[in-house]
Amino acid sequence: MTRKPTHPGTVFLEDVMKPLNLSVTDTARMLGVSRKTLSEFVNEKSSLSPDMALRISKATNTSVESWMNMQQKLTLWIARKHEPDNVIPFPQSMAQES
Amino acid sequence: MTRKPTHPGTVFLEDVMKPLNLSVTDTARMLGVSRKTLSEFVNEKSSLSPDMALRISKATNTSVESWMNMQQKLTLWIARKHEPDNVIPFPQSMAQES
DNA sequence: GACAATTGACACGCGTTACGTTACAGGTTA
DNA sequence: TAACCTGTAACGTAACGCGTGTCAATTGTC
Repeated sequence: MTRKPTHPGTVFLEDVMKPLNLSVTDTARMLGVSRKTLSEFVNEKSSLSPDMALRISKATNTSVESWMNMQQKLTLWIARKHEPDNVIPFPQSMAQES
Repeated sequence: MTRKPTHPGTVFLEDVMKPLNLSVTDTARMLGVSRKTLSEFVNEKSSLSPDMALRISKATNTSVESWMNMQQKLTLWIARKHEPDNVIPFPQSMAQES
């Protein structure tokens, strides 16, 4: 993967809040979080916490996993920037777990 | 989901370290982390960090995602225990995003 | 039985992060 | 002008991952 995955906060802002004409203030109230917390989230200043994912899921009736996956992809993309280079491969490989 | 998902550290211990007869000490060295960090991980005292996932992925030649997903399922399972109850549903639903 | 390696756990410290409250300045709109 | 929305800085709190150092208990091997 070469392109940076979209931040879940941006998706939430563009695909949920804007279409529904919801303000940050009102949305924060409905989600049960502070205005600051939501503002930082939709402005990509913080990542999607499991708690926030649960709230968004409840409010929008969408799957928590879909939101969590967005964050995971982004988290992984960022983590790969500092890939550990001091890892010694194990003698043999192993089976893949789900 | 009702049953608690298996901790990725346990999977790593059972399915990777034990079959290869690797000690915590040696494995920690090969992964490039401290013995404490690995010990806590395989004993379910800490969760799988993105960095650790990358290391395990490199060492075992498995996908990072598979390890991250294990943690995500567990994280979500735990988070659901304290489900937010003060969430007000939005007026309408929305489309599902990948 | 004795010695060396391994292990789980704990204390301490460090850096990061999500979150709440409060407050302020700038923008928009009625 | 007044009312509202917005981003953000400041401050404090609670977690969490990680490293180093240390210690007692366990395991394994001669």
